[in-house]
Amino acid sequence: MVESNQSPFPAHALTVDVVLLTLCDGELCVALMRRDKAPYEGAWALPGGYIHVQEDDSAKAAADRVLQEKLAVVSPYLEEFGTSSGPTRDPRGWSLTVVHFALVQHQVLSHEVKLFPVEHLPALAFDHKEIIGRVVERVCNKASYSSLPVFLCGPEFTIPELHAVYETLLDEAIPLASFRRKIAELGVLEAVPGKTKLAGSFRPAKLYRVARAFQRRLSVQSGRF
Amino acid sequence: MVESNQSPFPAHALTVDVVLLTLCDGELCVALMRRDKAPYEGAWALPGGYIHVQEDDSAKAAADRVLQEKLAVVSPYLEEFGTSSGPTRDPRGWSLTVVHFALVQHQVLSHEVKLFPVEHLPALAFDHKEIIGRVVERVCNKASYSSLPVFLCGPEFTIPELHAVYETLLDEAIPLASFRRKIAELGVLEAVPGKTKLAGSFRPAKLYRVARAFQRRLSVQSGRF
DNA sequence: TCAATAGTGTCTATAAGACACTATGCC
DNA sequence: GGCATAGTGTCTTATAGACACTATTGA
Repeated sequence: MVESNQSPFPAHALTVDVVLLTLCDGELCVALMRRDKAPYEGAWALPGGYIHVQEDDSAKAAADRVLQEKLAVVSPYLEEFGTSSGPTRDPRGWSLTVVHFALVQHQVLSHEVKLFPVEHLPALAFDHKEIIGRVVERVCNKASYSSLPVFLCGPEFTIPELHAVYETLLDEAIPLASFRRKIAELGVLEAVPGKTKLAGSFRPAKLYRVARAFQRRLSVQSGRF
Repeated sequence: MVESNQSPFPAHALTVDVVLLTLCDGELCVALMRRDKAPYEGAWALPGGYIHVQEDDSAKAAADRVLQEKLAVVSPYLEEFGTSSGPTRDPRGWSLTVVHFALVQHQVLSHEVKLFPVEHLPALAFDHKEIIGRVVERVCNKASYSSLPVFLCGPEFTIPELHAVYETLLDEAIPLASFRRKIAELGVLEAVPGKTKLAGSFRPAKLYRVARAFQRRLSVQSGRF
């Protein structure tokens, strides 16, 4: 941050975008909205907007505000992904967007929002298709060494449910017995005493939740368990 | 990126900062420069500067320009770390900086630059101390599952040298025999035919380099091997 | 009792750590 | 040949996959 001889407030746009991911019917989906203004009026786009320097205490706070205002979602997990910037990604001129991603349980969203499987995206505004691709790659990758996927489940979930989430993200079969062992030895999850979930005419599965000691670490840290 | 009713060019600063890391005498060090202007005139700070929308094709390009102009370094590895933003980190008002990190072999730098061990930093301008702490944590963490540390060595290096780099970053003893096995089975490194490095009056070590097939993947991808 | 999935225990295969052993340079 | 470090081979231990077995529910 050593200054140059540059004007301190050059002509550029500074925005945030949010890639909200959730699982519907075993598919990873992203929340998109139709743009109501030019450029790309009517096209599908990531929810986002300008950073409001009067009210946003950080880029992440701006992303949180966008989540609440546009998607009516309070996400248990919101992480900065990185930026996308340059002179051509927005036809109006040089722009930089700070991309965030949120992981939520499948839920009813604002009626202006639609979920699309990440494998079948419509035409998108700006460079949003590329951004989504990069975010999905990162999230799937993180699944292989972190407990991030628990945020795609609700606050309580069964081991077979969580197992299915991991298999979807990693796109490979994971031995269920090994998965249970791993979960048990990591100690991040704890059984909810006495609670089970019945899914058919067969033995119900125990419900689990993130152990108290790990709750803060998981949502604050971006690290591994 | 759906617009709000906000002015498109509000009063904020948009900068890049570069955390250049290298190893000197077995210690991880960061390159710092003295600020020549207010605020924090005379204080140590990360090399950085405003993004020049006329010439910088992206935030990363701006970081690369800063590396070349201020540090006279062409780094083999430059990665975006993330952003730091808010109304208070710069006394002049709301600012956002896109932080990058570069990993280089120990080398002679511009005489305005000084290397400080990351464990013994001087007082720093802005929130640079916190930024360095977060970057160092990420880089050390990445060492545990990626080949990133090879960039702290030169283009050719011995296995014992690389081993020492990993031990420094991870701050723990790594069995050398296991380390060799791992290197061998990953296949990322190849011996430079016939070349060895003599370090004393004892058997010289073979020199290795990143195998051609991995060179692009390592410098482009931020992933694991 | 059967169907269907939840959950456990055990055997096997693979990979990592421990460590002894050999190799090779200079003196 | 001795010293110091480079590099290899082998034994042991920890961990993951395979898979059989038991558990529990509704019908």
